[in-house]
Amino acid sequence: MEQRTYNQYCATARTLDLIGERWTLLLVRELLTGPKRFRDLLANLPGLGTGLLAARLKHLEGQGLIRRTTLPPPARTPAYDLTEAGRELGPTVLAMARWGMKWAMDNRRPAETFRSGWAMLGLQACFSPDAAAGLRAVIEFRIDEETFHARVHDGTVDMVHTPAQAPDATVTIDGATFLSITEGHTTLADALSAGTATTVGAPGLLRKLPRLFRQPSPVPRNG
Amino acid sequence: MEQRTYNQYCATARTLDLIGERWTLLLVRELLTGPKRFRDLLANLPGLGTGLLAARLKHLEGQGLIRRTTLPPPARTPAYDLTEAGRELGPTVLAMARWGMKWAMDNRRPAETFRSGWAMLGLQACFSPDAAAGLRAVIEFRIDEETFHARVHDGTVDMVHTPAQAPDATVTIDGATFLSITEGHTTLADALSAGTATTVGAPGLLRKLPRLFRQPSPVPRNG
DNA sequence: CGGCATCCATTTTGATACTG
DNA sequence: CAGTATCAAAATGGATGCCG
Repeated sequence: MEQRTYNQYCATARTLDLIGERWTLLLVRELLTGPKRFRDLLANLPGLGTGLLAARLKHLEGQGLIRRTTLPPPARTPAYDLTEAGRELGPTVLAMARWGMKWAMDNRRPAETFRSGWAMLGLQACFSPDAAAGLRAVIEFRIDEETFHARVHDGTVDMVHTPAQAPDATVTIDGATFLSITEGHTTLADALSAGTATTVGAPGLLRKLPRLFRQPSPVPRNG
Repeated sequence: MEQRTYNQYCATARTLDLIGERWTLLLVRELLTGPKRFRDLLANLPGLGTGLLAARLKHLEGQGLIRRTTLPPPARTPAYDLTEAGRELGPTVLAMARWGMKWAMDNRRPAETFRSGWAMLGLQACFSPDAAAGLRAVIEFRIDEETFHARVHDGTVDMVHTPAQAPDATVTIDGATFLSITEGHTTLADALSAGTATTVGAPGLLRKLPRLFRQPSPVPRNG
């Protein structure tokens, strides 16, 4: 059961030895927005079985990329969280997300699942540091039952899968509309007019949103 | 024979559907410094068989990430090159390289192979745009039989596996010394004193080198 | 709920032999 | 040299069943 390795003294190959197996980087993606429980991971990774998930978690824990924790009260239930090393895989995952948004996001296929969290990470991936220079704000997003918040500070952004304590603005959208926006079939502005989305908070901040998160126009491959 | 997919409407998952299979990203790594022939790819990817290499190349070509070309005269031999979409995977590979340099490059294991090209890509990964602001220069590196050159311009760098036409500086190192520098056992300065490395060209530019490519101090995982 | 263990069908891989 | 063809070993996935 010795683990497979590329046996290359190369930073990229060494990294792939650790996170290159199937499902591993998607597991990291799930944890980038905060600790998750076993069953939530399972629910967001359709096709992954309990056995393989347990194996991957154990491997990543052994390599020091994740850590078993207990959720704070009142939950008090076991969960998995990224270590500092694991969290620093964020730039790698976001680089992939940026590439994918540009080159791989053609029309959604019917069999494909969708989770709002994935799109929130996509939002983080198209964050524009320039447009956020000097800005400090917390923006909450509510999509159906899921609540996220983005912390913008010093030209960077964090995306967390929890409610904010004191958001400067809150965006509320129903799931179907959010998917439609993600697919590019409609826009936030249209959804606001139609009443399927609502915003609360500083108007100046809300007006900046489209510039803070500037979606790239997809380029078809095979050209 | 339909290809395996995560079936997620998510930019990261879609990207992994395309480049997440074993060897694929290392193949991209090889091509990032310029077109390569079948046998050279094979030689730099020990453990990969001809069949799998052919399959990967075909898949990537079908997905529009690489392209079959013919090397310019006098070579005139078939080779593989990245398309624009493929080349834009550079940031993803370099993000992994940066992570690996910090978190995964402990002592070289005896079984591990080493290629100077991998370390040259590592050099590119720790390029500092700030230190290169306003600088425009071409630096050639000669390690044993291999010649690379870095083109620095507008705070960016390109690394190419060919000689430069008119380098502003040239660094010549023998392979063993270069490996030793990569491992951190010695430094370029020491190698210059010892005579195992030599430099030619603008002294001002050569003095800037350590700042242009600033290696991160590795942090042990499992802490 | 949060896992681990087991069995089995299917894919993927790695290594080698072979061909134009 | 640039691949194809072939086959054995390993990884994956899906289903279950078990235990604390």
